[in-house]
Amino acid sequence: MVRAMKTDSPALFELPDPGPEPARQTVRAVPVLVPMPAPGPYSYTVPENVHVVPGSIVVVPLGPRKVIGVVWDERGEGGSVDPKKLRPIEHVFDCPPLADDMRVFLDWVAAYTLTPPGYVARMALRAPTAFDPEPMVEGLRLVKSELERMTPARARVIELASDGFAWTRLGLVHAAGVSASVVDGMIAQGAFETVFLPPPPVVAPPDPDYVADRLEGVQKDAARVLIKTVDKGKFSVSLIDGVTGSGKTEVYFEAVAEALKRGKQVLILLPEIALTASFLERFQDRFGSKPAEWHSDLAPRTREKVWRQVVTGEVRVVAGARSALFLPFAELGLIVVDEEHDPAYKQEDRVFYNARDMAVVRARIGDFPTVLVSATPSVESQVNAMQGRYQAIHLPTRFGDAAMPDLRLVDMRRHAPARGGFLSPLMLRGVDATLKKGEQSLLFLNRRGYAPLTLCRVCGHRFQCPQCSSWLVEHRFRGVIQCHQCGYQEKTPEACPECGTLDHLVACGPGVERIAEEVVSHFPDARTIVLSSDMAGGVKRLRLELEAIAKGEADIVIGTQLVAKGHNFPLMTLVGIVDADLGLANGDPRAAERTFQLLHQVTGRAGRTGLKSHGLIQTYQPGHPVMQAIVSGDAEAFYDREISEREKANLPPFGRLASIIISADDRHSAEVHARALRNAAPQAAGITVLGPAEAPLALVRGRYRFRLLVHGQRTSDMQGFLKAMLAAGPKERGSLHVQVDIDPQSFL
DNA sequence: AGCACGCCGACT
DNA sequence: GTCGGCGTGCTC
Repeated sequence: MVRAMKTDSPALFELPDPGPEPARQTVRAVPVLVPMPAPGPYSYTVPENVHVVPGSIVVVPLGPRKVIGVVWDERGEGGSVDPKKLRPIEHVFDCPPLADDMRVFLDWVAAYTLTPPGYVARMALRAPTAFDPEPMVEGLRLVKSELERMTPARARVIELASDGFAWTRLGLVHAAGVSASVVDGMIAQGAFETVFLPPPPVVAPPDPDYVADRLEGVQKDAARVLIKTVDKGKFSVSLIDGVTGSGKTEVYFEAVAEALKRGKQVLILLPEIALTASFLERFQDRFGSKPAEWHSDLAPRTREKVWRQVVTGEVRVVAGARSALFLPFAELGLIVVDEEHDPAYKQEDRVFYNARDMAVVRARIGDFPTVLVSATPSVESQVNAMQGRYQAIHLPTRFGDAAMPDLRLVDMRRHAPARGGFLSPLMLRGVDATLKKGEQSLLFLNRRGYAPLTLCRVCGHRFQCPQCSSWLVEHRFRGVIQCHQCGYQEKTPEACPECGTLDHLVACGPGVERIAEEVVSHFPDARTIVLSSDMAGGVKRLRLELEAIAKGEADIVIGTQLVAKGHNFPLMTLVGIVDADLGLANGDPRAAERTFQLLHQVTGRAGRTGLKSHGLIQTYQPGHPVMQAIVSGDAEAFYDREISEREKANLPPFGRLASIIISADDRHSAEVHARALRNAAPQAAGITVLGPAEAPLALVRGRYRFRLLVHGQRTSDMQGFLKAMLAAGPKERGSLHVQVDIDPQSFL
């Protein structure tokens, strides 16, 4: 045996002499992740002449059916499966394998969220027939311009097609403005040869230099910092924190341009609702073409094309909702998370994750930069910026002539509304003045329907959901009472189901519909509209209404949460918050933060043009830090205070917050689990269960849910604890879900 | 997650 | 006498 005398790698000394290559008798078996809740991949044999590598997308038999799986990485111990059980891989798709980074990422997410890896992998494969190449498109190339019967229509076609390029049949028909039969006739006479063209791209490639250098001042400085960061091409997280209207989007577009110039693909994550036509247009204004879109209601064909072209690298920029994070990019080099504080980034079924956090993880694994963007960053991100883990980029002022609205608190104890009403005289006066100026008012109340609770004045019966424990919300426009947790609904009864008394049902508290009623009674001649997600006519109607409002076709808009996002109403000069306290008392450790973010966003809807604008905020707690921060505009003070409070109470991001979600058909079974887990928790050191007062057992879409607040220094400890606790809990398959909801940057 | 197997109630 | 409910268990 010859020993190496000199080597860079000490490990070489330890390698035994391999000897002559042994004849490969054993059939090769590889691990394959399959879409089921197994703790790891299954093994399959690889038939002769079949080539697979880790990441290959395959079809394998699983029990009686065929499923799509991904060849995974060879594991250390090697599963001890009976070799007789092994079945062969059935088919390998003609598709680039999932990149190493992607596999590491999927494994990481599975471990972090305590989800079976097969489920996580399935999220990356959500494009059923995209795994084989798109079929070639049939094209026509002109080979003979002399035809026996020449007509003006034929001449036009020939003129176009004699450019030497191949045309699609329909393309030629449209461009020449002739009927299809003209082209068909020419085909029959042998004017064209058929050629096969690569399928057209879903979007034209973006041009990073399409428009350059429109930025000025602070924006330009911020863009310069970002460009430098992207140019380094290394992992980093930047947090752009800029008020509404400060040009954040234009600034991060420069980072996108830089990544494109470096030959990288870019992912822009947006909360689903912010993926609007206006965003796509802004992108097009900067890059000359639209980004590819990715969200839940893409047409299946488009979805497949986008998936395929992302994996082949043909699509360079994707703007997508949270699920876009699991697209298998070929060469991803930048992720932007816009509205990074938005709770819509949390997925709370099947795989529980926060796309903002997972974006940071994906960037870490792929070693490329991430940019988080928000006017009101999450406390987690703010802390990371303060501690220097994130690069902070601050855009303090509005761009151009847009001024911040003049905000004022309305102390409801002193300016009480009329009996039976919810709008203070000050608010009504504000609306009146705005009406007289011919400008628009927005009244915001984050509660759908007419009234959140209905009761019988005679016997005190309260309408409760028969499926869960929450109150039924009256929707007077639709004539139903509905559960906002599970969707249960019935016709609004006229008589009390308990005592049978007619006409003695009384609505308690306001919803947007009730506010509309009050507004109409005060301003019968104003054009009033209610906007809420349950609006008749769906998303299409909603979009039309939003456009109409922007054009000034309404005087008073009464809306829920959805008016807070994205849309610009140039004539909106009064924003009234009907109940600023709503949501402060619900026991969510993030209640104050959420309220601050929401109020900031809603009041930011006003005054985006040069018009002088106002905000009136109705509250019973004018001294509350959130109210103070909103009126003073001093966000920094709010964050400072919130951060120190959180630190004291060991709340996120200082404590480690986890939700355990328990689902069972019957309430009793769920309660048994809940109790068992709650009792088990305090036995381990450093674990606190938030009591019912702070985080009550709640029913969310038929699932019992409660939260554990886990105090610990290292996430891995917490992970281990949760795993052990789940294993020790009462066995009931598939009924427990764990959402680990912590700041991943703290342990990268 | 699917899907089959298996064991008890109301039907052509 | 069968069709069909969903409880239990397995899938390399």
